[in-house]
Amino acid sequence: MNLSKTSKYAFRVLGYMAKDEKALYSARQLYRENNVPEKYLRRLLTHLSKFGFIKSIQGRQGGFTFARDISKIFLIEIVEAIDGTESIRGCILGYKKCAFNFSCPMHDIWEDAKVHVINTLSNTSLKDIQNKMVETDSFL
Amino acid sequence: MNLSKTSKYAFRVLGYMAKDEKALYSARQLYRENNVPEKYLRRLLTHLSKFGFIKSIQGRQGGFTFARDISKIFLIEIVEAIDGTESIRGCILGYKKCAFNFSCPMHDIWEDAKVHVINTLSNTSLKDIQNKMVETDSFL
DNA sequence: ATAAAATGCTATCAATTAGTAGTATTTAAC
DNA sequence: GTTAAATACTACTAATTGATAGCATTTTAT
Repeated sequence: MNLSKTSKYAFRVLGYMAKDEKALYSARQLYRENNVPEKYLRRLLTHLSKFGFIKSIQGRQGGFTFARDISKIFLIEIVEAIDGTESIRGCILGYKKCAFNFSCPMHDIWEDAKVHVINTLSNTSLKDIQNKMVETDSFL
Repeated sequence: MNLSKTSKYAFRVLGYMAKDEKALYSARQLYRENNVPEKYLRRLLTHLSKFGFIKSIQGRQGGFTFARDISKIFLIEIVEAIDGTESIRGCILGYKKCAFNFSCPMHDIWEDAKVHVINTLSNTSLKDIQNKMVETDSFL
């Protein structure tokens, strides 16, 4: 059960972009408004482009905009693209084969909570959080 | 939502020890049976002693045994001792003040899943997983 | 007493993840 | 065509986390 800082950054930025889903955002606006280090975000944005969540428009007046319908971009896709599938779905004890051939001692107890998390992330799209954005300064 | 590798190691070892809750285990037996690097586990064991989960008995014929009733050692205590309280309870976007003065855009959607995880970890003691242990080799 | 078998401590190394710097490339305005 | 404003790329640095090494200390068996 792991959510890297990078995934958190992605959530912040994509959530922010979802507010106006058709708009074109410059990297500058995105790192300023979401408290993500500039260069780190720039790299993350090109990754998110390669993953197909957003697309970049180069050159003067360029920026980033969604590449797909945001009602079809689910949070779990974002985490899995960045942190890998094991990060969320993996065994709580870190055993590779757990739930495949065998179950670890904590498997049953953990399964239920894990499924709940996976379902939440799988059923929530960027569209679902579209109108929940607040002033980001509030969170500093 | 974070569970470090170290916490996973702690779960493995404490879960293993719970099988025979009154027994005295040597570090040697513990790292062999639970696939945790020797030196790393030794350090972890002294941490777990300082946290009060287990106690160490020094000298020849020494080892580790539980310091408290295992029906009162809940999984969440273990994670929080090792990874800190924010690791599980923190904001999904990583904002410090979220849920204090303000809520982040994903707060509501995430809250439910998070509470589920926290409840599972808070309500599960080492006693609860006592008889679920299997051969550890199975997970390699 | 001494040796053996255990834990304790501290410093260091390695791997992973997060963050930065600098330059190249693309495109539109003029 | 030149400049300005944007993204793209690559190599490097820093911070965190995981792992190791080596020696010190404690206690029991002999």
